[in-house]
Amino acid sequence: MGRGKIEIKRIENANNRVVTFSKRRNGLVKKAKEITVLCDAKVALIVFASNGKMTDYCCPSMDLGAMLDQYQKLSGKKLWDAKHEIP
Amino acid sequence: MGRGKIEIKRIENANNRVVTFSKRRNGLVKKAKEITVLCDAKVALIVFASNGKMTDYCCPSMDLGAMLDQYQKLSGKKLWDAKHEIP
DNA sequence: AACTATTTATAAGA
DNA sequence: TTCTTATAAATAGTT
Repeated sequence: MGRGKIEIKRIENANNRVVTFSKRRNGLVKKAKEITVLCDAKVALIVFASNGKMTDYCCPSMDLGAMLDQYQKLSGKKLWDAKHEIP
Repeated sequence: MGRGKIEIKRIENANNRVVTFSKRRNGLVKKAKEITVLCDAKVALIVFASNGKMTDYCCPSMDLGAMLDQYQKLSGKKLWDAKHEIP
């Protein structure tokens, strides 16, 4: 990519890290949307920047809650329990 | 990409759709892993193929449950409620 | 599953 | 931060 190959390791310079995050987050969401349309896939994506700011994408055909129900069924992992009921 | 530009619309041929799904799902997961490492990002990704088969990725620094708790806080959307407590 | 011609993504620079 | 551009990476069509 760009001018010269890069290693996949933490970008130490904070400004470069933020700029790269912004570009790659946009690219990731774009790819998620594309595979959704091209392949009838269901995709959910949540991204938190190191500053805590969130970006998310969920395919139009299934809401995130339904995706997670399905995730639990297929993975056998439980994502929530009674503790979540008390805010 | 490849030999000629494509339109982003559903791939009608089922075989081509499956092949493209496989390639792009791999690419999407790779990009998710890269932004995690490069930018200290937290990423969760769930993908269902049209046949129902699931692929998922979650960054090592935060589990999916914690990501979803944070998602709810930041988005104000509630992903689950009491109905999930009764299997 | 491997191969390439192209397109696309993007790192660095302006 | 928005735009440009050289180059790496992804991938569509092919074998």
